Amino acid sequence: MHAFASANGPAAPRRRDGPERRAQILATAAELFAEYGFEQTSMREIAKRVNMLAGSLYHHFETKDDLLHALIRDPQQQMIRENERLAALPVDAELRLAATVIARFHQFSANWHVHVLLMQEANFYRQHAEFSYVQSAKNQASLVMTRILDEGIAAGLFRAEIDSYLTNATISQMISAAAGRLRQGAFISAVTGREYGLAAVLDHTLDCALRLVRPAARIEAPVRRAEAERLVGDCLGR
Amino acid sequence: MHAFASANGPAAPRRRDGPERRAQILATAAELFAEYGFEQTSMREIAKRVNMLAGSLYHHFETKDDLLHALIRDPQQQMIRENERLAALPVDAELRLAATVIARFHQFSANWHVHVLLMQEANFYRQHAEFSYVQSAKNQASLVMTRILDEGIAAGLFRAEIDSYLTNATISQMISAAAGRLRQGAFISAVTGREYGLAAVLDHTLDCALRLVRPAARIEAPVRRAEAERLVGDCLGR
DNA sequence: GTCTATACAGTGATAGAC
DNA sequence: GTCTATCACTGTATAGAC
Repeated sequence: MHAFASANGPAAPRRRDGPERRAQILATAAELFAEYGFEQTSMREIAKRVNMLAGSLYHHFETKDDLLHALIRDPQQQMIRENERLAALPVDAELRLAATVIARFHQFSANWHVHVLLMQEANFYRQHAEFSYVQSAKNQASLVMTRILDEGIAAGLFRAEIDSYLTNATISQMISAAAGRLRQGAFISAVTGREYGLAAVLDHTLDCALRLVRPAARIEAPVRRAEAERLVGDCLGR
Repeated sequence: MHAFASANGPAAPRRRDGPERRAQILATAAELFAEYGFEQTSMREIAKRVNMLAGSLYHHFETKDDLLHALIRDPQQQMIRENERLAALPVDAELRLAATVIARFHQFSANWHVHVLLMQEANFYRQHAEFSYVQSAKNQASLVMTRILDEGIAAGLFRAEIDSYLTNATISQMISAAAGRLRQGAFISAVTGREYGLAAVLDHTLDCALRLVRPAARIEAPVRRAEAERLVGDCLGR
């Protein structure tokens, strides 16, 4: 009944050690935070899901806020860097805009919970100075996209009348909202019951974004999605 | 020093009575809920702002949830009814779509805090069965707008290729987001510092909405905002 | 690295005096 | 209609045994 491990070599660990435990806690926390909100999720609940007691979490993270920082800080920074790399590509503004939209969806589907957390806890970040970097990063992302829009206008690719700031706000919102609706990787109409996958939603979002910026003459031009996809893949190395 | 009120007639009330007190509590609660979130706002905090103690609130409202119900239930119902009235007007679908967008902004600016509450506490409503009517009402609103879109497509006013459900989701989100950014009745760009008033944001949103649905041939047609405004004014009696 | 036990502040809600 | 006082509970976080 009781099989013993061989005497040499490390014994099977009764309590999981090191970084993998930390990662497990982070993943669980991300899930709960995204589902119930940061402040509505208790340390006790997180602990229960990873089979430990609340007090033990404090061996891995100093405070609850720390846990949140650890979840969002790096992914958001990486997102900004990727956006900047795409914005600097030597292709026309429309292709860079398309690549940005696509990249955002990739980032989202690769790290679903964290990105939900970034958008839906905006109130919390605004009220806690230690999280002000979240808003700074969002402003930075706005700046990058605003510049793409302005360059597109200057090049005659986008309508001259658009207000790049309002348009950026609208498009960014559109992306976040569309991605946010993809809760379990799909999005089910509450009215018709029909289901929309990531590809369909991305397609629709991309189409909408271009429709907002294109001049009448180019409104029905092809979307060049495949080219933009390839650009994203090459530039971000995937 | 001590002036007495005349013996007849009601004495000056030392503690404010009746419905006005209730209204004051509701207004204060709406403000705090919108600013800090429903669950992050304590009954003690609400009480402090209206100069009473937490226990006394329970003379006016049975529970904290009750307070929230009292805030959102009627305004949301009214919003739906207004949307339905507008959708039934005997004018073309595009004008009805424009009127819907405009009405939504009116509703929002007339009752700022409540509408913020309706959009930003979606997680909470989803998790508490007693608030399921919030989602039902949103679905109802979706249905109304989806029908406008479908009728516009059938009439050849809108593009035949649009998916009315996804497009409705996008436009609704656009309206909510735009209105939500108008926190203090205006919206200040974090990048350029430039300020946008309600009129400018409404203008932009309306333009975007029409741009998403119009076929290429009518993409630059005039927006008929004045006509839509008048329609809203007449239909909703303002 | 995890557990036990606990400190301490804050929560929604109630009972009864005034 | 409001206040005082309090209950039962949950929250984050800590100290020290194992």
